[in-house]
Amino acid sequence: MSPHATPHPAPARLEDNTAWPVAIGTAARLSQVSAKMVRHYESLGLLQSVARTDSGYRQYTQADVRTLQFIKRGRELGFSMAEIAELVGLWHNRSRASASVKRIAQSHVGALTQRIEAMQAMQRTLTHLLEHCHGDERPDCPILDDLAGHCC
Amino acid sequence: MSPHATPHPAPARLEDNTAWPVAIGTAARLSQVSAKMVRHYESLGLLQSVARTDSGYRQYTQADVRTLQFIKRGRELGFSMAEIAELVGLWHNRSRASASVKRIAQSHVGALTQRIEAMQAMQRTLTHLLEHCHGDERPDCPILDDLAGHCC
DNA sequence: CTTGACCTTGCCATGGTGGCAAGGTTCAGA
DNA sequence: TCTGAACCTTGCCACCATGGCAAGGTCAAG
Repeated sequence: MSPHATPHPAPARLEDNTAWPVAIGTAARLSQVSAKMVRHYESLGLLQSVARTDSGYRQYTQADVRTLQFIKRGRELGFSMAEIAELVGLWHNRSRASASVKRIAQSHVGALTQRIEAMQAMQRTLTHLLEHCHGDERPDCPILDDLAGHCC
Repeated sequence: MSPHATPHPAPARLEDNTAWPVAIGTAARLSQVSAKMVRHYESLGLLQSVARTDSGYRQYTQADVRTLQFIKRGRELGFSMAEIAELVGLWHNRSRASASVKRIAQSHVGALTQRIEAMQAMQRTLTHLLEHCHGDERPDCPILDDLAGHCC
């Protein structure tokens, strides 16, 4: 749009010369989580007691940003928000048992396996149908035939 | 719950002695699509011009039920509603080109492949971490370490 | 006529994310 | 000191496919 290249000094590498605490935009950049989601995670109770300035701006500590990075990594590994909430709780609990973490992760791996297998089954069926579809301008098509007549 | 075994005569095998047209509950049973979803698909335009009785009850023809079965099969193969809308259109279009159908299916297979690969990557990482987590009452845990420290 | 199974519409919820709007704050530069 | 840009706030709507609930109308069998 306008000819200003970088409105902000840089993507702000972590805990460099950052002046803590920071506002939500900086926390978002540091954690690679959108400001919207940062607020959302707070509303879910994943960040306790976010401080505010007199004018109501949220203030994030280095610990808050690390929690956001933890959440982001959890999302990247496919954990649900409920699972991440549990994991954050365990992470902050010094007397946790690693067995609790392992149980959550194992259950997630099981769920992933099920979803992967379901999608692979779809893929096998579709691939098979695709092999038999000539894919030209003629109207006859085994894919439509399957969709139309599979069960009756 | 209550001691009545089958409130309805039976799962009503298809186009047996069915008296057409049928009400939504029967159409739902015949197509294995919930009545709620039958109405929803109509609102999306997938069933054109569903007839009504004087009292406002929807009336489904055999063709409608076949369309519902088509939709259900499409969902089972993982197509989105938008894709199914396209496929239904092609199905009802006698001058279609099978190439159009093939293109949709190929694109869907590609999307499935991507999602499967993403989930397999998660699974690989988690499986690797799980192998190194002793999973007992001690608090140290490589899974939490990964979540906490992966990026900094 | 009553009862129960059925139908209608409409609203709310899920989960995780994005977008927009209307308004307040902060800071730098003119 | 004023102004404008960039930032922050809250709140609402949207997605997608589905389920649930509520309040009310309809129909058929007893």
